[in-house]
Amino acid sequence: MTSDKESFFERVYMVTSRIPYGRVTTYGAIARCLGSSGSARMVGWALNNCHSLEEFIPAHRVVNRNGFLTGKNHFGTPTAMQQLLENENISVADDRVVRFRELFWDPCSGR
DNA sequence: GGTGTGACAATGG
DNA sequence: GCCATTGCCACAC
Repeated sequence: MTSDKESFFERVYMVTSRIPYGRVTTYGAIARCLGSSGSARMVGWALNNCHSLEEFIPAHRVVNRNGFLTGKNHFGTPTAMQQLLENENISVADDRVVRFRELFWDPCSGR
């Protein structure tokens, strides 16, 4: 359909930026929503390029399927990601999102 | 055009 | 039940 020129990266940025406040999602969920359930790694890689984007991407709302802040290291400071999450009423303990299961937001359902 | 990578996920032992 | 390994797919060099 329209706008199929966008690369997977663009879609990842789009979905990630659509994550509602106070919610989190997983790389696999986004990848699966994009149709590439096996490319969960691509989602993280796309966010890696998010540093080159002019627009801010709430990548701190994206964690691995365990709810761990795996990519906190890529935020510049290992505490930036946790601080951002706590700033959104999301409790983070031991680099893990508390009640991650409840805060989980499906990019496909949240459309 | 081929190789390597990469912020994961799933399966096996 | 936990640790280790493979698979995966799209992008960058």
